[in-house]
Amino acid sequence: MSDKSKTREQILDAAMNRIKHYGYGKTTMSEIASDCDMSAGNIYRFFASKLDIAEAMARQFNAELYQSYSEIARSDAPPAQRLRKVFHYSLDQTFDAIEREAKILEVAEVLGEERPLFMNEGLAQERIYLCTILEDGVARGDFAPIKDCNYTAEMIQSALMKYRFPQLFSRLTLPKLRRELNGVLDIIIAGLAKGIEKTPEIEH
Amino acid sequence: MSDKSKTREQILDAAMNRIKHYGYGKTTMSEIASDCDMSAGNIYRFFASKLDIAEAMARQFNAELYQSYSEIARSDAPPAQRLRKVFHYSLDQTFDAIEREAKILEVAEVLGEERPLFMNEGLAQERIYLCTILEDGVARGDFAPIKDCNYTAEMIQSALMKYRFPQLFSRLTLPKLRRELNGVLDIIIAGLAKGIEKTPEIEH
DNA sequence: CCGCTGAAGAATTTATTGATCATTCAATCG
DNA sequence: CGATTGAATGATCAATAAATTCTTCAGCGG
Repeated sequence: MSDKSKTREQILDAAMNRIKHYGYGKTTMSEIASDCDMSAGNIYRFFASKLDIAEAMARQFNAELYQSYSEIARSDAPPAQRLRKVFHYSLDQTFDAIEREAKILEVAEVLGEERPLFMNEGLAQERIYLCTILEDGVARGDFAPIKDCNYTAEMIQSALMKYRFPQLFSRLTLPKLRRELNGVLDIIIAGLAKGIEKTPEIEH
Repeated sequence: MSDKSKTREQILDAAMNRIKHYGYGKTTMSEIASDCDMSAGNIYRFFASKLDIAEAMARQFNAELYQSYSEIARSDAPPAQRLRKVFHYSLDQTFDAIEREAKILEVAEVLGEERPLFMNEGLAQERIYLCTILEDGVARGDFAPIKDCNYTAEMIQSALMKYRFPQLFSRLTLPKLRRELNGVLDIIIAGLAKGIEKTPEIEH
């Protein structure tokens, strides 16, 4: 069984090298296969489809992000600062990755289109770390009490969506994105400190 | 000269009817022209290009929005509520317009791609109304003092970007969008009440 | 048997060609 | 002489055919 996962890794590795360089669309299953000295058909014993290879790529990228999120969330810095660090780290890592290998953006686009549930999964995972920070902030008295941490985390994610795949939503430079992200975080953190009053939706 | 602007309006009107129904790409200059009983070439005496027709369409749509923004901004409702109304109104109007005439989304896409400066112009205009509300909020004591209203308005716009052309950024239903918008606004308004402390960017 | 191949089929992509389109401008009209 | 046309032009688009590509699976080989 370790043999099987070794091969899987090899395929994923070969695929990543090609996709990062040539893009998802321009990388074929037989190219990946021949890089691994096997037939294209054989790949399907390890991945159900080409899309699943892209998903595995993203999963690996996310795993590294989550590792850092976890460390940031556990640190003893002030909660507000941890919140900042999580989102700045995400922005920097994603921006740099796409800057270095522009074709990664294509993977994000394809997955956003074809695997929306996978994207949601990532957001849900991120929220776990955000909740840790939020709850800790409440415990320390930095933030006012929060009724539903997961809901609040969701709203924070919504407000910061623009900075998730920055090159997908704007053409701003990294410094400008960082400036904006910081400004929006200023508002959010002030709001958390004050305490959020849920307002019923206005009619019109 | 009134003759000239009458013709311009006629062209714009014909173009809007066709574009709303068939989309920007599927509407040709000669179709618009023949709707107005003139040659395609003649349109160019009134519009510099096809893109300028799309821009004029959007300008008209925006003008109606701004009219409402202005009324909302001037009203004597609590500033927080006025802020909510502006963004909910924008969301509802834009969502409905695209729901009714799906092809309007294409116009937004084309303009976003080809006329980014026009989009910025619209944001700048919107900020004027936001600043009115913010300043009034500060004067009334509902919001803490704000150093740079335009900057704060810019950050609020950034946080609410997702709700500007909702169908462009997600596939959420209107109720879900409204729920999210309201939640993000809750945070922003709490932040404004508390007072925003500008934090220097974190290093990494 | 298990793991793998390579041929086969369905779907997609590319290449190529012809048609259409946006735009310009010299010629015409009123 | 200003307003308008319609032909000319280069760019973009549509259509089709050819080639690739993803995916499956019957069968081979260890």
